[in-house]
Amino acid sequence: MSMLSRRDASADRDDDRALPARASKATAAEGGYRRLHGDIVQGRVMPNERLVELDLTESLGVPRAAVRIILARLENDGLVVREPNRGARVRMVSESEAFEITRIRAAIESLAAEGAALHATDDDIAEMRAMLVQMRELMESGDLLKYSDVNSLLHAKVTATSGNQTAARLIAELKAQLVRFQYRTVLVVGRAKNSFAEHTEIVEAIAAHDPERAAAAMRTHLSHVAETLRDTAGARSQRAHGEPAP
Amino acid sequence: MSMLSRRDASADRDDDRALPARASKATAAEGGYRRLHGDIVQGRVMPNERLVELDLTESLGVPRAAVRIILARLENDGLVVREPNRGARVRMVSESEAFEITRIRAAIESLAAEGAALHATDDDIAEMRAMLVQMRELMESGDLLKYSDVNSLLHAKVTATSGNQTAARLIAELKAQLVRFQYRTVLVVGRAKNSFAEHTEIVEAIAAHDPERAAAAMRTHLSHVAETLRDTAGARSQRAHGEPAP
DNA sequence: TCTTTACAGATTGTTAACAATCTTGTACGC
DNA sequence: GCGTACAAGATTGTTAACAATCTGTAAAGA
Repeated sequence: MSMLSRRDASADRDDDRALPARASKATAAEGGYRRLHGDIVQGRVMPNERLVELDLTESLGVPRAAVRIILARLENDGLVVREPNRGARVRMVSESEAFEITRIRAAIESLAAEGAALHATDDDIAEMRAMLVQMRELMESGDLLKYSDVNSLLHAKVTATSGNQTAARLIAELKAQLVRFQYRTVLVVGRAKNSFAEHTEIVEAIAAHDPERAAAAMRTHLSHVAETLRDTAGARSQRAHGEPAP
Repeated sequence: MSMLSRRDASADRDDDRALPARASKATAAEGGYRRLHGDIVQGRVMPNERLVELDLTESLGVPRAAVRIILARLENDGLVVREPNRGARVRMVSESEAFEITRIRAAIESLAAEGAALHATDDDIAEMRAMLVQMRELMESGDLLKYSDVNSLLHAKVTATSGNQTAARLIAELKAQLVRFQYRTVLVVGRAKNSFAEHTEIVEAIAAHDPERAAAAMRTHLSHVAETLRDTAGARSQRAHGEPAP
């Protein structure tokens, strides 16, 4: 029955922060949408895995009509592919597509950084700096997975501070498609230190209320991420084509 | 019964080019989605107008279950707002939001221009230049509405040429939200001439296969559009607050 | 007169059964 | 042995009826 979350398996921390869903139905369907969204985004269901309506009816605990709505929305989010009369499956995003998406994210997020520099309050800035402190500690203790989590939170904070809701929505939508690659870039040797320096620069530019500088810093940061992504993709496919890993 | 299109009123030119829908169901729901999408985007249903499921069942000629799916997708597209147990209405996008959206569009579309400069074939370039010729003629003959249409087509062509499908999807999604403002910027006196010059520069940069220059040209162009949008918005709301039009 | 409550109509949310389509496995003919 | 035709099962698409919720109106009470 696959690894879909059940009604009763609600011990999962619900990791809501990246949901593109706007204020919406308290109705059965909404909860199911969030759950399945989370299941896909967090990799509990695999790319290309089939999503059979009757199974979802059980695992999500919602009627089939609601399941169909949920699948339609997820298709719209780019997380699911549907073919007429042939059902839905989790969409597989390729490495090259991940690269493209990251570049778009860079463009939007640098706009958000610009907005954040204009609108950040002292509290916002303090919060961001606190995150930087956390990140430094996690980096030094070598816990790169948690580092990456706080990293995500910092980006989310910047986006939220910008006050640009459309940007926030789009960034969340794009990020959701990238989970399969989420940890790959930070885990590259030596990348963490650069990453930390880049984030520091972003926060300092925002703290200085310098929009141009903040945008540039964000652009630089994410273009490095994109490059790392592309390079590791290349390495991977080469290895897959016969060249043994060193 | 409002101005929704009927089954039998199919004489409408269907203006498909901007649809964010991916390859999808030939099923009843898909057709209905496209039609309602078009009705909203082309202003045949007004912002804040209620969308009653039973009415749509009739006007779109699809069963109610399909209507509900359609509304969910449109909510996801940001074209419709739904409240639990209270139904759906066409979303009203504010002037300030339109400004925000245009800036995001600028960011993504300049990325697309960059891609277009890299990937454009001679045929692509010829097609773009042909559009420029058309635009010049329409401008000189003063038909600014048709000018604006070709304008849209040129942008779409650039996006398509970039080969970045995610960018194309997002741009279409954003543009769909802006129809209420579509013609406002070109109609501003003197704006058309600048607009034409800017488009020429974009196309020439692409023809020269110079990605940086193309991106910069697109950025410049759309930031002018955004500014015009913001300025006319200000003028309007001032007028609305009591100052009579000259 | 103003506020509150109760009801009726309208509308959305849910459910279950039915129809259409696709997939898979098997038997048959070549 | 190989490919095609057919039938059974699985799955999606459609339909219609029922239940829950909301809106607006009008009567009852202060």
